[in-house]
Amino acid sequence: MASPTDTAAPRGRRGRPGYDRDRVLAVAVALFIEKGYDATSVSDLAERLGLTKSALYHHFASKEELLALALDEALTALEAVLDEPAADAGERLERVIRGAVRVLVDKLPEVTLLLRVRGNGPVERAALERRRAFDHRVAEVVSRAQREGMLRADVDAAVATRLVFGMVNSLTEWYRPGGAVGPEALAEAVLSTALDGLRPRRG
Amino acid sequence: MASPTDTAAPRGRRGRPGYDRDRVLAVAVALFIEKGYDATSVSDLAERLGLTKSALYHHFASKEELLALALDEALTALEAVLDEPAADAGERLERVIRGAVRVLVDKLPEVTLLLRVRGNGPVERAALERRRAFDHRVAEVVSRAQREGMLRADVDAAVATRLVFGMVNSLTEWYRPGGAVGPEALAEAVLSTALDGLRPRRG
DNA sequence: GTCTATATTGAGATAGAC
DNA sequence: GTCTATCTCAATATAGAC
Repeated sequence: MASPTDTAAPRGRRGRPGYDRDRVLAVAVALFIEKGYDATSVSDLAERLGLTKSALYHHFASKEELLALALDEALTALEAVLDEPAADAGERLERVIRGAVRVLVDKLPEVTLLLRVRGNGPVERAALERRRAFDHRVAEVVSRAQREGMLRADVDAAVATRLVFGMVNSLTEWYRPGGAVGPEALAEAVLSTALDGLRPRRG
Repeated sequence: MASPTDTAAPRGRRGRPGYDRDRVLAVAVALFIEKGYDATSVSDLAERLGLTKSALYHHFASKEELLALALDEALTALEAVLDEPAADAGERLERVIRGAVRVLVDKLPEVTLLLRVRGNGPVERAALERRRAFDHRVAEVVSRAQREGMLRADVDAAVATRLVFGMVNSLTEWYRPGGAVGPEALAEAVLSTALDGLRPRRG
């Protein structure tokens, strides 16, 4: 998040010194999401930045490098969520769901990109592998919560995991910062829907 | 679904008469899903079919035509779900959710493709437009169910719609025919999770 | 840090023989 | 219905001047 990689150029100082890696990356990720990674050419990106392709290749070795940086940011943030401690599996599950929503909101472009990766090329395959490991750890949390009685036993834990995280991940399709629904309300709606459902309670 | 377009070639008769449009289309859609539409070249498709590119262009005018046919099939099936009659908004919502799951299972490849469309080119834009109309009609159903008291009033109807259909649509990411979970159990799990949630009931 | 070239590869698509 | 051969264009990436 904070530091880019190493050669961060001064930004905003006197006039317009050109782009640095961070700014280029941010615009690149936005474009990748708009058109899809494969459909976005380096020319498209250069055009949006008001640069030439060659100027871009001064900042990055390849189009894939841009993708790799974005995916790594998303994955690192998600993995951190699983490292937060919790008292029991129930609390842990709640924290994981809240955490995933928070990361999704904080790093919406990067997470969106991650969720669209299909496994073309080494960068995408490595990201898929990391994501699979993450999903597996999440499924473990759900499974434990179920054994502790926090979750209904009549729905398969693996299915429940996928349904809940299907819900969470689908937020990338419509959540936009500054929209009607804020991050906290979002997490509440997701948790509340996942745990209690949409039917009105009788009691 | 049944009839392709018009010039359906005899299939399976004596020896190997080559491909017809349906068979080519099915393989194309599978490949589009594997690699992504943009990342799939006509050469890739020809190779998988054991044909040359030219042979393919005998069956189809363009790569986009293959995409258009697949998307139309998915959209037509989904739209039909909304035309089924129901007694009240509550029953209607349940039927829409079950119907969407059924279509997703029946036409998994085509629906998967539809959900990945980003709006590049006229074919994708037209499909997105149709999908938006579908989503809008679904939101209407949810909204009515809420007004009838079938759904909690403390979760925004638009948000609830998106969460539930985010859950449904995410099935394309993991549901596979012949897997551990069948179509009926799937629809039940979705409905049950969406309406009652995952927390165990007290009563 | 950005530019004008340009190298090179692969894309979608077509012509016309068999 | 399939093939070989080819057209045309756009893609990623590089060289080297300013």
